[in-house]
Parts: sequence; structure tokens; C-alpha cells
Amino acid sequence: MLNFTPDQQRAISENDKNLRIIACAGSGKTSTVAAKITHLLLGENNAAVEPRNIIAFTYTEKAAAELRNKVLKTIKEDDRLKNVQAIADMYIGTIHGWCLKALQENEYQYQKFSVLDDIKLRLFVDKNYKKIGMSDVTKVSNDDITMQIFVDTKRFIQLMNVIRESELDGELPSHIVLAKQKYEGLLKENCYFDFTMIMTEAIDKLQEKRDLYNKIKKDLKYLIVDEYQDINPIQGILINQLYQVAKPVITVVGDDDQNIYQWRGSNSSFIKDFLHDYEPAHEIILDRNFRSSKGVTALAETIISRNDRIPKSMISAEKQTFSKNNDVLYNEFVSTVEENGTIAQMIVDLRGTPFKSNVTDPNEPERGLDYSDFAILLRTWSKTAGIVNELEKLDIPYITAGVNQLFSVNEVKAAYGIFQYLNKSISAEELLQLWIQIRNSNFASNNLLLGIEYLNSKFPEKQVDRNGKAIWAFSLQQIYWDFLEKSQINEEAFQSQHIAEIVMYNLGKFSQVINDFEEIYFNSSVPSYHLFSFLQFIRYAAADHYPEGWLNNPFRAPNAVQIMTIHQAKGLEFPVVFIPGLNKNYMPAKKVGGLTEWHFLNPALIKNQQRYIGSEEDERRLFYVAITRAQKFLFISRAPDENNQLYRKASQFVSELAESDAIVTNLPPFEKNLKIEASPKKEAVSITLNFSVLKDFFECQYRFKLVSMYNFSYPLDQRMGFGRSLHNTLMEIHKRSKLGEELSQDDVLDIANGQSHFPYLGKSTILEQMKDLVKERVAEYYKRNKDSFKNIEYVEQEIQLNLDNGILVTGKIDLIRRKLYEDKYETTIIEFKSKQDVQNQKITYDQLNLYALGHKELTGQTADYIQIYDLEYNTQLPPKSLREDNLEETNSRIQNAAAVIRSQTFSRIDKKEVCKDCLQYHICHSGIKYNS
DNA sequence: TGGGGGAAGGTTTTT
DNA sequence: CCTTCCCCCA
Repeated sequence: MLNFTPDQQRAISENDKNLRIIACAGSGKTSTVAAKITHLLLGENNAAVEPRNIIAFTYTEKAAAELRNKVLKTIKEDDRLKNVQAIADMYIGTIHGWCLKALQENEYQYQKFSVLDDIKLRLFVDKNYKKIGMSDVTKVSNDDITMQIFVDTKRFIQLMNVIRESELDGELPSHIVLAKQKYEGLLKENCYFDFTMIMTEAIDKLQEKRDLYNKIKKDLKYLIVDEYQDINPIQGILINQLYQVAKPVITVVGDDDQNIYQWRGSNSSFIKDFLHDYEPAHEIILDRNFRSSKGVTALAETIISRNDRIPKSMISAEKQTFSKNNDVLYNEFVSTVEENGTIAQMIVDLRGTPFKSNVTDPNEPERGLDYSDFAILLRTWSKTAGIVNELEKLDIPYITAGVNQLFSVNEVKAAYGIFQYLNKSISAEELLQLWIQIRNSNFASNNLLLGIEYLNSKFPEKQVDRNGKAIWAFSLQQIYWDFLEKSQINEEAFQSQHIAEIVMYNLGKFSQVINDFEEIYFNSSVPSYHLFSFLQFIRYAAADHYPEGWLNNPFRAPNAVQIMTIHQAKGLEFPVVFIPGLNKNYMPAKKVGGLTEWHFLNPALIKNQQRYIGSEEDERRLFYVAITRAQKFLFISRAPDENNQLYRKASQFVSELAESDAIVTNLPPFEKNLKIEASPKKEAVSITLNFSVLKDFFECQYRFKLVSMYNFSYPLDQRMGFGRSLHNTLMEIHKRSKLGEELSQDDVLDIANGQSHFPYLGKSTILEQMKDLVKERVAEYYKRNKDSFKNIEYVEQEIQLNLDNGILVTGKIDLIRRKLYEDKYETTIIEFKSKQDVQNQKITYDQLNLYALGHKELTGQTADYIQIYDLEYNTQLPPKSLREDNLEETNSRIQNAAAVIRSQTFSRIDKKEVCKDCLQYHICHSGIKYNS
């Protein structure tokens, strides 16, 4: 959107006072915020604003990527911004992401922490049921009843979240306080964060007024918070603290009508109170909707006006025409089969209808609507099966992102079978059959038999000595990889490339399932128990947790009808939207029964506890969000559900709809519609690559595919952590030296001690040996190099390369030194190499050339040398001088890489010298050839 | 028309 | 384990 309305222009250019922007659905919010950021970088109002002065928070990573891309695109295109440097210092991302980065960059002890996601946290809690305090929590109604392992794990985690993310109203009972202490203590002891702790630690560190505090105070001048209506109390505190520390100009953007995340305690009172909390502040309301026709906006207004809200009205900018009796319709059917069948037929009939996203733009060409222009929005996933049935009858392609069905596909059942076989719950013949029945495969039985023969040597009872003690690390991941290799299961073994990819994606996803489990349960017990716990994990936790693998392809947007929940659709728009199933108990959803965290925690102790429960207004907002996704066609419908007594009556929203004259009960006369050739919206998926992934690509395109698309996880190894420990130690030494600290030999050893972390070593006797090895290497490094520390210019510097066509390359440079030689400065980019970590493959000069490009973006200068420092022998390899044409060549190689990734055509290298070092050889045709 | 009792049914998801 | 529906009875 090149032309901004006067209101949008004010929102962009007014940066002298705190500002609340109320942005209606479809009001061009992201474009406006992006323009605001580039406007700041232009420095028109005040003296130069540097990227590091800006923090912009978004609610999700996806929203962050979208905003970042828009900003970077403008920077690329606007000549006045040509000289902006160090873009990577500007933060655009989630609050959690910022807190983690801020902690790790400024408070050295967090460098070795990692974040546990949902499933790993559950594993960790169950594994430590007693130690983590779960057994201390008792029911409010009866303190003899405690939380049960496995059964109450989710509730326990929810309870921990609630008490740490909300505002308390009174004292928590002592058993909960105790559990909280144990919980946080054990996580920290193991160098783990959960999502809440990232924020609470950042808040604590800000209060300590040390490094992080000083950094914020110095740098932060503009704070932008998107989706401010979804903020919860802990996030509110964090934002307020940043504000108190640095007194930045704060801009919040949001729409109280779109607060739909109440179960996290998010609360639109923050946006409502903003003008008072952040005085003096002014306000701009963006009420023009550039997305939808006036029929859609009128209907949405009718619905939402029943809510208690910030007064405003949304006005359609009429970028779509509205044809009453045709575009916005409500229909009732006698059965859900008929309802869903009609939806499928409507998709067929409407496909090819001419469409423009802006009818007033004479330059925009018309295109025919295609599958990806249709969205079916759901309140709950329970409706999916019926819809999918009808779509399949008419051969309509669709995607359902969010249905976790990984374990229902045959290839994953077969992969699971490997471990059932090891557990002796299925026979060899059954396992063989599981693999043979995989769609489209040409797996040779004799190869599979080789795989099974290999498994015969891996029965867990064979992996222990006479005393029942494990004789070697029993790695399920290793067994999995080896089985795939011996059985020659790889892409070449399929008749169709398309199916091969889907199957390999799913097998890759299963590899991640193993990885999630083994990261927490690595070597924790005897092999048979390890296997048993894994099978338990799959049955009780993993089975409905993982989506099918191919849905995760980040580089492709398929042309298919989108079936998704309303929550997922937030922020999106579609020419055609269906909202089926408008029944009582579905929308508004019925209150859910069952045991909750509130049976273990008195609701009166939590301020605004009602937010976690939700209300009729919350459901109405959800309906509002669903309606406002539509650009032109909106079809709402219902039918009594013959199979479910809860969904037989109409939703109360049906009668609310009827108050608007935009909506009509009618089936549209589609057959009269003019049709043109269907053609999906052309939007190049933006691609973010990091430097190490690119290096893979340069060595072998197919390896990139195996690593970055299929995501097979490499087997864990006890010694993992050595490279990272060493790396983190050097980082702290370099950073502190750069700040002018004189470190003694003892300090250096202390640092090494503090930064050493071997997550898979447990209480093994090797631990001390490994730590000593880190110390030894570091001491030697320090002795040999401390004189050059005065020349350090950047340590662990983050860089970003913003190439054309939405390609973003990110990375971190270990060390940059700058030294005066006679009258000229010489800059050297240094990367450290340590052989110990299995996953770290060799560093190449390709990679360093990439760093040189990043360095040029950072400083505007071309570095003089690139150099590799070998920590194994504590020697620097001879520096290589850098020429401008190295950079140009690297640049064009990245462009080429992006083109290949977009077209998804990866060629396999078939060369012994590359393949023999490849860690992915188990699942690669050439790899197997050269390695077995 | 009100309520007792039994049977059925059972969110949303990001970090 | 709790909510909602539905039927039956007063």
C-alpha cells in the first residue's frame, strides 16, 4: 500500500508522544507499522535513529516475519535508507524472543540455557514428578488428594503458568509456593527455561540494574507493541519496565474487538487503560477497512456492537463491491452432510470467478479465484472430518493445519513398529508388513529383512552387562537411522516423487519425536526401561501432539482450500470465507467440564480470574474475527447435527445476524457467474536461511533438503555440549575483555567452569574429564591470544543479509578484530572450529565468505581477511585475504540457492569425497553407496 | 413449568 | 469430572 490515508500518515509520523493506535480489521495495520519503523530510521523528526534504538513486539513469529519483511523491503527499495547499517540490531519479534536474546547477550550465565517447548516440558515434569513439586500440590476441596503423575501433568504446568503470569490477589497456599520453588529450581538447575521463566528472569535482571538494564537504558528509544489487546499481566509488567528504564516513546497497536486469547489471561483492559497508564499519550483510530466489502463490514459491526468496547465504527473503503443477495449469505440445511456438500459444491462453482483485491485499482489484473482463496473457518476441530469427506468427493485439494495426525499415517505406524518390535509386542512379519504397505513404495523385502536382522542385535536386554547395567548408550535415534539405512529407505525407493516427499517428511517428523524424548530421557535408565518409557510417551503424550510432517514445509504455499480454526485465521484474509456449523454449544462454545487447574487453586487468589474462563463476549469477538476475514464472499451456515445431541439447535448468533440487512438467506445463483482461468494469489513465500544451512546447501543441495526440509534429528551423544561450552566460554572472555576487564588465568578457568554444560552426561564420571578438557583448551587459547584482545571489535555479532525477493540470511560472527597497521586498519573475521561436536561439520571458507557479506552490511566496509581458528590444536590457520569479487560471487550463489529452494528441485551430489563426510548418509542413496 | 435423574459429550494455542 | 440434553413425572 503506497498511499496512506491521513490517519495512517499521522500514525506513521507522530513519534514525539506515546501513542495508541486502534486498528480495525483490515485497516492496513502491518503496512502502517512497517512504514512507521522505516520512518523512524529515516530520522525525519529527530536526529538519527539507529536500528538498535527500536524494539517492535509482535504476538507470533509469523507476524514478526511479516512485519520484518515489509520493513526490510522498504529499506531495500528506498534510496534514502541505503546507508542504514546493522539492521540486525533492530528487534522485531516476540516478547519471549526478545527476553531470551536479551538475557543471553547481556547476562553470561544464561548462554547455556535452552527453552523447553510444550512436549519436552511435559516429559521433564513427568520424569521428575516428585522433585519438581507436582506431588506437593493438593486439591482445594480435599488436601489428601495430590496431583498424579501423567494424569495431572498438563494441569500442573497450567497451574504453574497461571500463578506466574497473572496478578495475585492474596497469598498462595504454602504447598503451591513450595511446588513453584521446586519447579523453577529444577528447571534452572538443568539449564532449562519454560516460556514463562524467560519473561520472569528478564524482569528480575532488569530490576537488578546491571548489564541488561544499562544496555536498555542506553539503546531503547522507540518501543512498539503490536496486538496490545492480547497482552497478559506478566507481559504488561515487562513492557512497563522497559518503559520505566529507558523512557522510550511507546506506541501500542491493537483492536480490543480482536482479543481472543483469553485463556492465557490476556486482557483488553491493558489497551483500554493505555491512555491513562502512559500519559501523556494520544490516539489514532484507523477505522477504514481496506479488505472487505461494505456488506461484510456492516454485518461485523452488527455483531460486535453488542459488546462493551472502545467506541468506534469500521468503515469499508470499498475495495470490494457488494452485491446483496449474492455475496453475504446465511443458509440452514437439514443435515450436516447437505451443509458440507453444498460448501464443496460452492467452491467448485465459485472457482474461476474474476477477482481483484482492490477493484478501484485499474492496474491490478483480474484473476480467477483458485482453491487457496477459500477458507473454511471452524470453532473446534471436531467438524473437520465431515467437511473433508465432502471435499474429497469432489476432488478438492485442502489443508488442515492443526490436526495432529502424524501417528495415523502408515509410514509413521511403520516407524513406530520398529520400537514395538524391539519391545517384542509385534513380530518380524508384522513389522515387515507395516513397511511394505506404505503407499507407493518399492521397498525391497530383502532390504527390509536386513533392517530387521540389524534390529535383532538391538533388543534392549542385549544392551546390558551381567549386572544389568547398560554397556553402551542405547540410542533409539541411532537405531532408527541405522534401520532406515540398512533397509534402504530413502526417496529413491518410491514410484512417485510427490509421495516420496510426503513419506520422508513424516519419517523426518518421527525422528523429531524420538529426539524430543531422548533430549529429556537421554541415558537416564537401563535400555529396556528407556524403550518402555518411549513407547509410553508415544501412547499417552505424543500420539495426538504432532502434525503430519509435510505441513511444515516452510518454503511452499500449496494451492488448496484452507480449513482452519478461527484462532489460526486471525490476521489473515480470504476472498471467500465459509463459517459452517453455527449451532448452540459450538459457537458460542459450550463450557467445558472436567478437572482443571482451578480444582487445585482457589480462583479468588487470581485477579481477573474470569479471563481464563472466557465469556459470551469472547465468543462474539471470535465470531467477529471470523466474519472480518472475508474480502467479498461470506457464507455462514448451520444444520442440526444428526450425530451429536449438543449441536441440534441454532446458535444465539443466528438471531443476532438477522438484525443486519446485509445478510440474506439464499443460495446464490452461481451458474450465471462469469468464469475466467483460476489462478492462485502469487505471493512468494519469504525465505529465511541461516549461515550454516546455506553452507550445507553449497556443499550438496540434497543435504540441505534432508536437513532443512525433512528435519531428521541426529542421534544425541554424551559428549554433545563440548563445542558449545567452549564457544560460550570464549564468548564471555572476549566480551569481558572487550569491555576492558583484565582477566587472570583463574578468572578464565572460572568462566570455563561456569559456561561448561553437558546436558546428556548426567552424573557420568566423564563429566569432570570433559570440563577439564574445556579448561585446558581455553587456558591455552587465552595464553596464546590475550594480547590480541585489545583489537576485538565485535563478539558474537548478529548479522542479517537482506537480499532481493524476500530472502533473509541471518547468522552470528564469532569474532571480528580490527588492528591498526601503520596508517591503515585491517579487519579480520574469525570463526572458531572445534571438532568435538558430532553435529558441527567442518567450517568452510564458503561460510566465511558469507560472514564477510554480513560484516559488510553491518559496517559498510569490506573486511580484509577471513580466518579459521582451530581450537583442537589451538592454532590459527593462515588468514585468507578477501576480495570484492568473492563477495559478489557469494551473493549470486545465495540468490541461486533461493531460486532452487523456491522451485524445490534439489540435485543430489554423487561424489565420494563429499558423501563420505555427510552425516545424513543413512537416508541418502549416494550416502549409503559411499559409506557402507 | 420445574426439576430430578440418567445418558451423552468433551476448546481455542502461542511462546 | 463437569456441562448439557432429554425424558419423565408431578
